[in-house]
Amino acid sequence: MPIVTLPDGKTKSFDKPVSGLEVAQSIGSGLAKAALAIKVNGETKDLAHVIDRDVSIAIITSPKPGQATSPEALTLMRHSAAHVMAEAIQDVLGKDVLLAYGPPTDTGFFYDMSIPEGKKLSSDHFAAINKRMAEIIAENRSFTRYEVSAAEGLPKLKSEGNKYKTDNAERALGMPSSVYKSSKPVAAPASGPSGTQSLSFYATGAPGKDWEDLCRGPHVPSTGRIGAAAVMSLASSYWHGDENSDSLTRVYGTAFGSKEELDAYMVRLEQAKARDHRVIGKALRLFHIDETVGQGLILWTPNGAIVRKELQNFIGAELKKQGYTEVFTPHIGSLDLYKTSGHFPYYKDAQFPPIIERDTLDALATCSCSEVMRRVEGVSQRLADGINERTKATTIAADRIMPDDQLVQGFMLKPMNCPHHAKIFGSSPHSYRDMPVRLAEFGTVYRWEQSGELNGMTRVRGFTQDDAHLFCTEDQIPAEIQGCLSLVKTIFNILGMKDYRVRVGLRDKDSSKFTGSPESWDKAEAACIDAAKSLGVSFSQEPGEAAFYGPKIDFVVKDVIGREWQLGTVQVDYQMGNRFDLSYVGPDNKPHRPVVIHRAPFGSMERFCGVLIEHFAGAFPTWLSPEQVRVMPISEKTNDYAQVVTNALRSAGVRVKLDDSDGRIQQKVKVAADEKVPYMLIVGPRDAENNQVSVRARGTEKDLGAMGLEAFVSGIKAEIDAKKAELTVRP
RNA sequence: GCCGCUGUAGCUCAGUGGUAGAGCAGCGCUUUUGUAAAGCGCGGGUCGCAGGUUCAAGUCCUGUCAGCGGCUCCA
Repeated sequence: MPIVTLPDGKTKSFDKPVSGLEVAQSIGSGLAKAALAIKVNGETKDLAHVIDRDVSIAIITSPKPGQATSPEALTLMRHSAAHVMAEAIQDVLGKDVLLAYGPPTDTGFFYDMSIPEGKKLSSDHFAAINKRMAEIIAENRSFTRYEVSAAEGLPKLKSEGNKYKTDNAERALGMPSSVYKSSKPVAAPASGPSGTQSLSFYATGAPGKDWEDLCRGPHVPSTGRIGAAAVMSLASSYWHGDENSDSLTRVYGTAFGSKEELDAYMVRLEQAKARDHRVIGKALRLFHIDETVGQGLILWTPNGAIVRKELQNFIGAELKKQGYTEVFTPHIGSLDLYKTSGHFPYYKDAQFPPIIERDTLDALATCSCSEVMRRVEGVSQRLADGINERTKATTIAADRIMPDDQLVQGFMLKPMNCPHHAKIFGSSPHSYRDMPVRLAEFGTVYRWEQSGELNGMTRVRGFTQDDAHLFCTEDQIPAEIQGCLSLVKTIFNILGMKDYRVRVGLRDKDSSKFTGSPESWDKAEAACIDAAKSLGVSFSQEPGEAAFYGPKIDFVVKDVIGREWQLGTVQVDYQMGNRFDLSYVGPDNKPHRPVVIHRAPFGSMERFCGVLIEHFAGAFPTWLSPEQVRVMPISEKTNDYAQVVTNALRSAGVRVKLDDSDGRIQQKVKVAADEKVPYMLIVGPRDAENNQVSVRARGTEKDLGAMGLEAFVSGIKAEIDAKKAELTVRP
């Protein structure tokens, strides 16, 4: 008979199998009332789940009034709310809406569904759906689980004509899908581990009478236990995430333990919008995107250019300390360069199309499209032989080799800087004594991102990487990776960015996609993991996420609405040396292949500045602020002295503006505060007389008092030079 | 690229098929001000673009471009 161990270590024994609810009741009636589900040996189960053996349990409860809902309770409520929303949508739009898949997420839940042709779900339906959801919640119908055998359940689903649910069931049963056909491998079952022998359904109420859904569960006991839920937005998705498969409508919703929490969430979303880099970027005139210039192409306005330039100067100074040398390379390169590196044509969908010489273009006018592509993508015999020999494989297939007179010459806007840097390394001989060679460049690259993916400064089509390539010997890899990470650490510390995540991409040992010797990989992976550990932040090891040419470390941050963006990256590359036939002379007087480390600690200036704008909500530390000081005379009478103050700051190298507009001081303060200027210097007759300035710092709501002009200048200079995060100058 | 939403003055936004509006910003005048918006006045628009329906279109329809949220992808 079951003995149940509670989280505090106490045990309770029962003389017959008991449900989760009965266990809760045996502890207390209040607990039973609040109970939503039960955790059995760490696995969440329905409250009705029957315990018939010795287990350890924990009870998941609704929040007490005024308290936050626990993450486990939120997941249960959201999963349950997904059922309620699906029922509501079918009530509003019709039963012929086919449901596919509806899981909880970090911020709520979604349900993917197929809307029948001729019908349309739009946000106009949200009010009706929300109303119906509230009704279902008010009805407080119980979530009733029942299980049927595969032999019974599958025909039931098939007879209902929903291929998506049939597919879910087949995958849950570990069977090959009879309805999903694709070249893509089938993803892991969405509804549970494969190999179960029965299928579970949940009726929202009574089985056979009320609405029901194939579902693994678990759920809250009844709809009334969902605190508050709302439908949020619409999107499209693909069945199995496969763009060649059916397009589904994804309906997003969210649920919380109480109406108050839901309302607070909505307020937070609203507030986040005010911190959005696109909003701040416009208000503070940091950057502009012009339709006529082109989608995803950033115009850095003077204010934004200052922020970027300061960052670049900062990185440049750090790189100098680490022994980097700077190079400059053009924005385009010949097609042959990218055929050598291997980037063309394999990544052609992500690149701007080739730039073809005028005469060649005229000559091609009579060719068919496929012939043009064949000639553009073709490779000369000489180039192919060289690459195949160096990579010791048929890297360039025979059918891509073409006679020289048919090959189309042309250029590409560079999608990355490495081929150019490889050519610089290869342009002169290197001794092992010179290694590593560290070539750095703020290199601008262009990538053809899908239009729907573009996003302010964080996802663009032209961007400048804080790029560098380290050409080193295999023994130097660990120290070089370590050096890259210490640079990242320095930069993030100065900027006060602590909320980032580190991903270490390792190879999938079962895959042949990864080139190079296993020994080299093991060493490089160990070096990456060691370096990541030294950062002192949490990091995850992700097998299979390495590039095919080597392991990598990525830095990921979240934006104001919770989306993750990859910033910096450090990648080890064993391929590039072969591709470009790079070498250095070793102590044995023989040529050796260098390993290349690609690294961009900020990722790109565009994305990093976008993230930084949100990080500071536009209130940059003084050293980064486009305008560091604003001088504001009380009236025209002190304009002359204000000009003296302004000149003193300007000649000290401080970015200062004089507001001698014909307004009252209250208005000048308001405007400067809105523009997030770090220091306001208010000067009136009193100040002019004593050669002083009255200081007001951003973020403080009052006059801090007066100080001597010279003391202020030297104070702010010190603050800027030290790149202080806080405003420190005080009278 | 896909689904949904949005597009009106420099910015934020109103605008029943019937004469294009407000606030802020800009310019001019008055005011000479001591710490989060002084007053008055004046300019400013192919209502994203292209078609269509209509006596009449910012408003309705079709197409298209761009932005937003999500999906897919991300060397």
